Amino acid sequence: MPPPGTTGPDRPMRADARRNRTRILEAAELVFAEQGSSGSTEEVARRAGVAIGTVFRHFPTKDDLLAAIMKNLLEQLVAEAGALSDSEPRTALFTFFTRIVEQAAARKAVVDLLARNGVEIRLPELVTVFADAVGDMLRQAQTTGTVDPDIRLPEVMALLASTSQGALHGGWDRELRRRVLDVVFAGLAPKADRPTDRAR
Amino acid sequence: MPPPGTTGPDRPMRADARRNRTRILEAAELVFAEQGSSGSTEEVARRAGVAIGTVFRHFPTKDDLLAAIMKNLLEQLVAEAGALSDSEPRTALFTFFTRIVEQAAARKAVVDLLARNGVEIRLPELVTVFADAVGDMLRQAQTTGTVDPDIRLPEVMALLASTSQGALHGGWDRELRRRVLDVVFAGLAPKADRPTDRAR
Amino acid sequence: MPPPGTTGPDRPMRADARRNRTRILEAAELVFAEQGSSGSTEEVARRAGVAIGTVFRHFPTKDDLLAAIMKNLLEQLVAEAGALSDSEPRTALFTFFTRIVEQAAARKAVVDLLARNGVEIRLPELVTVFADAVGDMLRQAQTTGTVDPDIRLPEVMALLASTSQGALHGGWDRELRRRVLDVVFAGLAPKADRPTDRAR
Amino acid sequence: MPPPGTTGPDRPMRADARRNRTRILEAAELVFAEQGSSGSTEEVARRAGVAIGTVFRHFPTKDDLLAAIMKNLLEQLVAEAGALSDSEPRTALFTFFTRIVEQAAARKAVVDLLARNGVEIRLPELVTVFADAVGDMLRQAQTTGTVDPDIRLPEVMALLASTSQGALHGGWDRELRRRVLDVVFAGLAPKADRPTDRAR
DNA sequence: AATGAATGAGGTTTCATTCAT
DNA sequence: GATGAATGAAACCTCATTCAT
Repeated sequence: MPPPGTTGPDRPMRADARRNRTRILEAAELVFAEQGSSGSTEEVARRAGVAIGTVFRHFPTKDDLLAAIMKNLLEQLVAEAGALSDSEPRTALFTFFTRIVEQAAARKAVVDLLARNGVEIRLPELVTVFADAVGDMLRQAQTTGTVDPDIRLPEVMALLASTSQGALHGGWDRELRRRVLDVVFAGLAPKADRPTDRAR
Repeated sequence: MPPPGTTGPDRPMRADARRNRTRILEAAELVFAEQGSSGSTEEVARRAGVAIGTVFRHFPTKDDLLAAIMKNLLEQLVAEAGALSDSEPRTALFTFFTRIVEQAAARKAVVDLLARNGVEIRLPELVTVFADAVGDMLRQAQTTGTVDPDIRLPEVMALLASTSQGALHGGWDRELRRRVLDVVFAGLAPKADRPTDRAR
Repeated sequence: MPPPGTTGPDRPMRADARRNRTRILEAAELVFAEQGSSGSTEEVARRAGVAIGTVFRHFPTKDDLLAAIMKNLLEQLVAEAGALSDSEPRTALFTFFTRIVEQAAARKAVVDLLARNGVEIRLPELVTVFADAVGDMLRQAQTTGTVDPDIRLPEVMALLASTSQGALHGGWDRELRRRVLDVVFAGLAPKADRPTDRAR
Repeated sequence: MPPPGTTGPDRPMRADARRNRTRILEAAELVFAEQGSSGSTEEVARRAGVAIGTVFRHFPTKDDLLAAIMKNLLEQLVAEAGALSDSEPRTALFTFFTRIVEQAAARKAVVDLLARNGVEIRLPELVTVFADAVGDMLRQAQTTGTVDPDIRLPEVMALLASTSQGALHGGWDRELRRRVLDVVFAGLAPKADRPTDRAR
């Protein structure tokens, strides 16, 4: 967000440029969804209807392109997380979790990147924002007694990433997704819910 | 005519050939561990200290090489599974699960393949054998009341693959691994009578 | 939006691209002439003074390159055939035949391909056009009594291909070419009235 | 042919060695017949049932192998030529010519080599012997008035090679072969056979 | 002599990236 | 800013030939 009143030297981006940027991102999401992160930059350009040079003007590196896609995805997810927290606070976390895993199959290579080191250490802010959103839902769920208070964010994030990946590459069907998530959610549930004494 | 009892009909593979095969596999495991399954065959050859042609004599295709590594790994795992079932039947499944996830970090791209479609339709027998071994442990764990009887093999396999992948690409440290697995194991525990006997 | 009347919808190919395409074709003709159709694409690139990638941008496959060369040749030949039919209708066939055989020595691997199956099922239209042109000349020659009416196009084409190949790979000198063609032309002459008019 | 009584130092070749040599040649003839002269040496070894090293012990170079095959063929042809001259002197040349062209289809890459420069300048003696045999038949045919006296050996050899090549690569069927050879033989026939006056 | 493993140059092809137009 | 041709470093793979066994 540029400081207001400073729009001078770095132009706000021409209309066509912005339009191209968008089309490239859309095309890239498609291509990488289909072919994994090894899809070619040329293919992205072709589908976006621009020349290869234009892709590189907007994203100097293939990794930049991948990072941008991920940024997009994360932003959407954060938005969804916010909406959920407002409407169904108790199970917001579980609903969100489920939704991500279900969508994984449709966003192939993006989730792929999420878990990898492909997009090196960049956009950490974004990831933080996302983690914060999930953290909020976690806290809420613990407050309302839906999740055990001992659970911490890192393992939730880790499980989220793992199961997304799994659903993605493993091609889990509806039922398997359900059964896997049942296990995970049961594991997150308060220990109090369970009979009682946890020997040792 | 060779002296009887000296050389069988299907020659057992020359000493240097066997040595090279081993070195190539070791090198490949390293290379793919570091660079993912996109590491180059040339690099493998270089590290193995052989010429590129030698790699291709042993593994006519890059995929053959990847498949061989995976075969190796699965064989080891099956062996470990067998040993575990004998020595500590109650918690064999959990111990095994834990071990795999822990080792994942050290065997990068192999686990990578396990979850992917990289090595296409090959070594399905091996995978079956592996799944069977896990299935045995699951049944055992359910018999002894360590795992809920409603749990079925597919979700166990799915969770195994997911968490291995996660540990691998996410770079989980010792503690995170512990916490994630605690959640999973809690989720697998019997619902009615969970507290009773969770080994240790 | 380009000024109207300046750049048509399907751009006419950039100057450097056209230049390179030409140079590649020329280089390829040379290389394949010298080394047969097994000459390497790299060598073609080197002689054309372009990078290897440029060759593949213009001709995605080695076969495409070979096909392009052949297309070039056939087009020239068809043009020549047309011109000949107009100017010296009686002996157009013989003159054309002679010319092809003579040039064969200079266009090595192209003629090579003509007779082979190398360039698989491509440019069949071109070949048809060529055969048609020869067919026209044959009919003309038969009408004017230069060639026996029993002769049919297939054997003419076959003899054309054979002798071109022969001249090419056998390295026939001027005189040998003359003597071989004399035999062939004598064989094509009318049986009843052969002596009448054998041009020259 | 070693001078008699000199068999000492260079051993006469062990029985198995001779057997292998033969099998390699047979295999090579098959392989090169099917795949052209680009068939691989390994394939030859495989079909001969020997190891690759054995092939190279007998023929230090791929070209040596090709040359040996050609030598074989030429020897056969010379023998056939001799037999023919004895039995049907008038048309020995035409019969021989026809036979070669017909067999071409079955001896692919060998004829291929015959016309090419592949097997560099080697086995020239053999070729000479072969040419001599054809020369004998030509002279005979001219003596008996079957071939025009102006015809010389070079063009006969050239036509022989060309049409063999043509039949080989062009895949001529029985009829086309017949029609082409009819033209050639007509072209070789005595000019006297034809009406008479060669006006102009 | 035979074996077959090893070599390594070379072949075709892909693709991220640069740069003239 | 956009275009798309050019670049050139790999990548995977083949195969004639050498050499230890």
